[in-house]
Amino acid sequence: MTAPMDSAHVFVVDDDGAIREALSSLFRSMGFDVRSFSTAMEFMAHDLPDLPSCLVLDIRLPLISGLEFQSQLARQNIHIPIIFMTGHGDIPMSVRAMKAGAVDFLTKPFRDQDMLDAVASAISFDRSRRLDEKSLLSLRERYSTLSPREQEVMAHVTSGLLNKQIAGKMSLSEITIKIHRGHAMKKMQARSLADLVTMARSLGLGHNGH
Amino acid sequence: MTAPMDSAHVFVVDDDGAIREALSSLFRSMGFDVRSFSTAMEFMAHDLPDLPSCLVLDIRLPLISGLEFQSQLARQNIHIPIIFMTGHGDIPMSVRAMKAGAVDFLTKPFRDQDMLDAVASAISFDRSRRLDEKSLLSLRERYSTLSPREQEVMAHVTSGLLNKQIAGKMSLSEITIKIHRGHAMKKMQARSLADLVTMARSLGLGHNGH
DNA sequence: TGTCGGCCTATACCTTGGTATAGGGTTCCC
DNA sequence: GGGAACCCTATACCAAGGTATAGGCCGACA
Repeated sequence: MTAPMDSAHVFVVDDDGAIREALSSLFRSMGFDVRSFSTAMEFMAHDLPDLPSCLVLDIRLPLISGLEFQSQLARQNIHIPIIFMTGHGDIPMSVRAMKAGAVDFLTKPFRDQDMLDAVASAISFDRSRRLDEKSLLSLRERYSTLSPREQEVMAHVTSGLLNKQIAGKMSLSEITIKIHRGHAMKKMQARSLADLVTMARSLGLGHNGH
Repeated sequence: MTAPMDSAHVFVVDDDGAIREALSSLFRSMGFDVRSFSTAMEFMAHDLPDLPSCLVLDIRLPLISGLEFQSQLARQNIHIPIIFMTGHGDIPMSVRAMKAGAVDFLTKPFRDQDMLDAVASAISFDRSRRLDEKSLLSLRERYSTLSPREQEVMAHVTSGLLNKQIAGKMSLSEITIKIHRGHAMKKMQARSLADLVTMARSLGLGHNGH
């Protein structure tokens, strides 16, 4: 529909130079920044930008299969969304790829528009994943500045205990809890208890179930 | 690995009687409750039990394709997990099915173990989806008993505003807010503000972003 | 008509939360 | 030894939350 509003990268890995050329010019014409490689190794040697991006990958690669490469990236916690292409793939291959989180799996020859749709969807997915990850990271950053006691108090506070109950549980005086609690609020930059509770949930603290 | 601990249903839809027979006995031998049908219509005429279940579906069915049936179920908000089987499928078919949320897509002939693995995973997925849905439903149930004012106050409270700020926003007195707030807590069965905040987030109320 | 529920307000009283100020202690490190 | 960070406590004071009691207004419904 609309052109990408900010810079986004598309990485192409295919051992066929003609395909690399064709895809590069297709993507560039849509305003994407493109880098292409003939092997997975070359791609890995390249630094990934801190921008929405995706990987367009031939399933049959030199030395390593696309599927193996996909799980290798997963093991290294590299979350770039992947679009597979294949000339001679089969159904189990495509199913395995999709189960492992691939965005799409296109058979050659494919229509340019199908590829562009897949890339647009992958980029948009990556954009929101990056936003989520960034905010979670900053949350963890702040949380890590809490002293052990402050973390402990924060967990109890956000699970709904009163200061005096926390004091009982930790065998401390209530005033001490108030101090830790205040510090936790400041360090987490929470402007209300509701805020702190939401942060705790995002961090995976506390309980579940109503 | 382990047998299903509580009763779970597997629905088989295939126009080939021999396959229905074979799958039925396979699933029954694993302790599942099985119902089989030769058409999608027959399956739809059957009441779905309030139990973990899944649907094993041939992609080629009389009158309607498995893929169409899948999207028909989605449109009707029927969320039973689907495992597709096919004798003559192709990759685009499998990709479309997986994108639409299918659990697996097996090509005939398949190994019994592959089918059993898929069913086990589908049942386990459905079990946890049902738990989530049940608790969300009970939450919505309670929320719907709140008067409009109470809902409004709950939204403001769980977004972190003070009673006096809410009073200002709603042009009411602070004591009125306290009353509504207390009612909201009681009706939602929240035992703490932290609880109420968590409920509000599950209900999709309030803001986002730290 | 009466009654019920939702809605709004007020007074009064108590609990809880939050912070400033001022101590005390420890350990670790320069 | 001095400083820094963490930890614990206390007094005092004020702000905010919570509830009981009591009352008035309105619209729906039997």
